[in-house]
This record gives sequence, C-alpha cells and structure tokens, in this order.
Amino acid sequence: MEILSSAGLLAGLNSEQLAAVTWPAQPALVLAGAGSGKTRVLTTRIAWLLQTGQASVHSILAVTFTNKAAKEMQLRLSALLPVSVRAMWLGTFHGLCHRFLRLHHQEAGLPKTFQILDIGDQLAVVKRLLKQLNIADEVIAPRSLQGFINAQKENGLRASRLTARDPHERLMIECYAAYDSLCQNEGVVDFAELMLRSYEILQSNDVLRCHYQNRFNHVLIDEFQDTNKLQYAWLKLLAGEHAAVFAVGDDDQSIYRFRGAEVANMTRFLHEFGVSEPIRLEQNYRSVGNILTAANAVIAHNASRLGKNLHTESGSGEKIRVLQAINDIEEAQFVVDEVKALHREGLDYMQMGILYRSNAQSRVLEQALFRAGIPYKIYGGLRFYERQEIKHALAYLRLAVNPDDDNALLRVINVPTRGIGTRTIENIQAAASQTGTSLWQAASSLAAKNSKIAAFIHLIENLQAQTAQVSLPELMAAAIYDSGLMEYYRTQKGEQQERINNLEELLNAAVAFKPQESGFDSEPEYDENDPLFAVLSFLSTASLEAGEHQAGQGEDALQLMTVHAAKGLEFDAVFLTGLEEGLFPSEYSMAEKDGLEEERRLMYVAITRARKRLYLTMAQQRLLHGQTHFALPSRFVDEIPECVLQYLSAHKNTLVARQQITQRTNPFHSSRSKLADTPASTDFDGFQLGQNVHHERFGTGVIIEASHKAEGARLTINFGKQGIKELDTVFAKSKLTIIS
DNA sequence: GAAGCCCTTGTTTTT
DNA sequence: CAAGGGCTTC
Repeated sequence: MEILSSAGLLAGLNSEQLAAVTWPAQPALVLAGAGSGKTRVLTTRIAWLLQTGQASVHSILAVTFTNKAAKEMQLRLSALLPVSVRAMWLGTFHGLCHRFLRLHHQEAGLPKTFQILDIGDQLAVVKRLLKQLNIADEVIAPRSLQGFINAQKENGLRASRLTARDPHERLMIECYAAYDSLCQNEGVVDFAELMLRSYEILQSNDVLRCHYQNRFNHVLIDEFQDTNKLQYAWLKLLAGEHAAVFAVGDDDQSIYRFRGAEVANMTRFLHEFGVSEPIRLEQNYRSVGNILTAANAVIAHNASRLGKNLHTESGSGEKIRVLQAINDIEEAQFVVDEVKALHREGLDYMQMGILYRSNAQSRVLEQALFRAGIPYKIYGGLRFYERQEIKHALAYLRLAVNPDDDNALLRVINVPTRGIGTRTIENIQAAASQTGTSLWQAASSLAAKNSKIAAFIHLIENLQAQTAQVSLPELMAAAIYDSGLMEYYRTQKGEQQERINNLEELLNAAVAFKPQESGFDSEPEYDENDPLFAVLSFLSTASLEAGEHQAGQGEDALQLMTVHAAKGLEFDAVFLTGLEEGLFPSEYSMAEKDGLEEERRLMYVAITRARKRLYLTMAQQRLLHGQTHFALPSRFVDEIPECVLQYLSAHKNTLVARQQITQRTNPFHSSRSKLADTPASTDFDGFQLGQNVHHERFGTGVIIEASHKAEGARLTINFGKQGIKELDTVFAKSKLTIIS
C-alpha cells in the first residue's frame, strides 16, 4: 500500500533524482548542480520518508540557510502530503538554534526573555564596549572587533580557548571575553551565539544531547557547501551515531567563504560519514545548452572541485551576447535598449535580471532605467526590520520584556526627545558601572532625583505591565503611540511620511502575526498560554527574518541585484554587467589564496541564473570611487568557448570579429588614472585612454595613461602578466594593434 | 539638540 | 562620487 501511494510521489523524477530521494537510511551527499531540481529532491525525500513510515514528523530535522528556502520547503512539502509541517524541525540553522535555546533557556543560562542582536545591534554593543574599556577606534576598529568575534564563534572558539600571538591580538581576545560577558549580563545573544550556545549545551548536557540524538533519525541539510565549522559540528553532534544525514549542496556554488563557509566541509563529510561517492544531479532543467556550455567551461578552470558537468535535453539555444562598451554609461544604455526590445517582444520585466558584482554598480544602471521609464526593483537596501523607526519601536517592546537590554534602552531613552541628553546618559552609565548593574537599574535609582528619567521609567513600566495583559497588537500600538514615537515622526520636518507608513505597517504585521508558526506550539516544554509568548516570538522573528530585502512589490519590474543575491533565482534573460578585470574578478579577491576560485564560482552562479538568453557586458572605462578606472574584459569571458559567444559592437548591434585574446592567466589589476591627470585632448597619436591594445611582444593590455610628446605620444599600458609598460608611439606604433 | 562641515572610506552579506 | 561618522557651531 505504502509503495503504491509513494509511486505518485516519485513520478517524474529522473533516475539520479530517484536514487537520491529513495536513498536508504544512510549518510548521503548529493551534489546538486544549478537547476537540477535540488529542492524537489529534498522535499520529495522528506515526503517519501514520511509516507513509507521510515520517519515521523518528529524524527526529521531539516535545515536550510535562508528563511525563504525554509518556507519554500514547507510549502512544497504540505503540497505533497497532508502533514503538520509545524511540528517538524524544519528551519534555518539560526531559527532552529533559537527554538532550541528558547525551549532550554535555563540549561543555556539565558533569561527566558533573551533577545537577539542583529548585525547593527551587535555593532552598537561593540562600540559601547570599546568606549567603556577606553579603547580608541584607531587601536581597535569596532567593525574589526565585530568581525573577529563572529569569526571566532563561527569556528566554535570562545575567548578562553584562544591564545594571542601579539599584543594587539591579546587585546582583541580580551575584548571578545568582555563582549560575551556584557551580552550575558544584558540577556542578549548575537546570531553566531545562537549557534555556538546551542552547540555547547548539546555537548555538555548529556540528557539533552541524548534526547535529540534519539529523536532525530533523519537529518537533511540544504546548501551544504555554505556551512561553517560550527554548523558542521552542530549537525554532526545532533545526528549522533545513528541518524541518516542527507546533505545536499554544490561545491561549485560556494560563494560565502568570506562569511566563514567552508567548501571543504563537503569532502570532510564524505570522509567522516563514510560516504564513498556522492550522488550527482547533473541534468539541468533551467538553461539552454549554450549557457550550460559556458558555465561548465568557466568552472572547469577551478582545480579544487568534486567534479560535475551539467547537461540538458533542451537545445543549444541562442548564443551568449557579449558587448564591450566605451564606458559604464554606455553599458547601461545598451542594457536599457535591450531590455526595452525584449519587453516589446513580450518578455515581462520581472523575467529579466541585471546582475553585478558590487552594489556600487547599480547606480549608473538605475539612472538609465529611470530615464527610460522602465520599472525596476533593486534588492539589497535596508530591510524592513532594519529601519530606524522600526528598530526604535521594537526597542520599546524589548525593554518591556527585558529592561536590562542596554542597547534597547540607549536607543530610545531620548527618542522622541524627552530631555535626557548626553550628560544625563553619562550619569546613568557612570552609576551603572559603579554598581555593576544595567542601565535600567541605574536609571531607576536616579529617577527620584530626575523627573525626566522618572517619566521614561514610568513609560517603560507601563509597557511592562501591559505585556501580561494585552494582546501583541495592543502592546505594539502602545509602544508606538504611548512612547510618543509616532507623534515624533509626525511633527518632524522633512520626509517622515515613509517612516509613519512603516510604523503603521509594523502594527499591521503585529496584527497579522501568528506566533504558532514559530513552531513552539508542538513543544511540550513551551507554554503557549504565557502572554509573553507572542511578544517574544514576534521580536525574534523580526531579528531572524528582518523582512523583505526589496522595495515595492507586485508590479512587473526588472530585477537588479548582486550576483550573491541572485543565487537560487532564475530569469529568462540575464544581463551580467561589469565583467572587467579588477571588478569581476574583484581586485580584492586576487590578493588572497583561493580568492580567484571563489570569484569563478560566483561567475558560475551568475551564468547559471539565465534560462534562455544571457548577455555579458563590460566597459572600457568606469567611474569608481570618483576615479576613472580602465580595465580589460574579465578573464572569465575568455574562459568561455568562442563558439557559444556572439560579439556585439559598442554602438550598433552588429557582429564584429574580435581578435583572439591570449595569455591571460595572471591577475590583471585594474589601473587607475586620476581625472585631473586626463588631458583635454583624447587622441594620442591615434590612441585613446582605456583602449584595449595588442602588442606583438607584451600581449594584450589596456592604456591607462597617455601624454603628448613633441613627436607622437607616450602611453602607459597595463599588460597584466607582462606588467605595466611605458611606450613611445614613435617606436611602438607598428607593434601595437587596437582591439577595441 | 539640530544643522552644517570636514573627514574617511569604499566587495560580496543567507542569519 | 556619495554616504556615514565625528566634530563644531549656533
């Protein structure tokens, strides 16, 4: 019977997918190429495990990196089976660790009402700490300390386990220790702490560890290539000896090394879990052949890979269009013209994506789109819950549940202005450090002498009293209105309407919020009748999900984003812009070991976003940081076989023959030339700044500087591998050919 | 406590 | 270039 019913579930899977889905209860590593039906395999496997009785909703742990992916899985799973998805431990690493810590806050040594610090909150704590310790920004930059702390935690290391190799490092470690105790005192945890603390509890608490190890017999992980050391260790600990770990990932799409992701976890997994060979999903259901050829060719240049080659049953499709524009403005104009043409042909804007390596590149594109009146959506701005007005409002809520949260207190003690200035705050801080208490307690003790402080204390106490009595939306309303926050934005001059709208939106979110969806209701340990329940869930969700990453929804709009942000998405047409040496691959990356391979994976991700049509564009000249940069086309373009490319000229979409550019294996650094240095005349004995030229001895280069001479001109040319050369046109002209 | 000025700084960013 | 932070000034 079960086999019969599972047949429907398995229908339509290809043989590799089928093998993965029905893999026995043993560890498996699935190498899932881009567009190979990875999510389908994961969800179908869960459904299959449930339907065949191999697992129950309680015995499955399914982990993703993003909330989006978790929701997607949830959605697809409930479409496959009538299961109570909520009862299942399906969520993000951080979401699940949060759930774990809420359930076991006592074992974890955390207050019941502990709050989560997002990156901004964390930076504020770090700054406060450095000030308190009297360490100047020049000695330790707040951001560097923040990065240090997070990196250590992601490696599973507490300050006590670190040894300093120099005085500066010693200071950093001391700060790390001080930071942790500060957070502990205030009852707050940062993102990395959610993971580390969970891991430590599981490690040290035998009862809990055994409970969870016995509970989960199937552990499934998505995007395994992005796991860091700690996440790997956490998974291994939870899985214990007997759980079947099903890891799905693609080493070629590992693009978060800078955040601690370790691709090596994939090979480590193979060894440590005794998996002899990964299951490869190589059939691609997304892109046409030419695009896959390009992707395969580019990624083949990477040395350290598990190895995989995408293929498709759809035809080769159109060739990939390549355009080198004179400058970034023309590049943008080209994109706009093509977008318009595609739209006229019936392609929706939302089916087109413009990708770039860094956010700074969006500006020029945006301007061109704006002038052309094309609707567009940019991913990457401030998220909803990161906006200051939202954070202010939530800070009131946080104080209501946990007044020792100094961060929250400092954020709103004088917003709206209530006459508690720098002076008064310093007094409170002094009192707090003297008695070793929180700012809230210090402020309370000063309230008798200061009516302004007393008013603030009274406001918060009022909110506190309400948490036990009123519903979440009512409490939210109190936080927004009773605090005077709404009135503050109403009376402020300038464009505050947006902020007012956002506060109203926040209220709507509180009304619509369903705390049950956080999954706690299925946990016997958690009392959902506790009035705090909804508030804590809401605040945690705000920190962990932070809301949509884009502005304006609904309408048909062109999608603009970084390549990183595009991971997991797909478009009919993709414009991959700014393909220049120094930009993509970025100059930065070339300095570090294996940096170039990571950039190449990024390129691979970018190419595989396109279904039918792909444009690769670059500019000879680009304004960056207020300086004109000249650069050669990205080496990645040269790694694509000529046969799938179609070169377009800068001005008209006519095919032009392009000279074969050879010998481009070493880093080319994009070179800069100050605008001020640029002479009025643009012609230097037949050459121009930014031109790509070929020299019979030095190979291909870009003209980065030029000056007139009595006879001819002197050119400074970056030949990349061959170095930067100064040539006189009088002698060199015959040896130089202009490429573009 | 707000406005204005100068200075620095500048990849990517799932949680 | 242009945004954000720190500082001064009113």
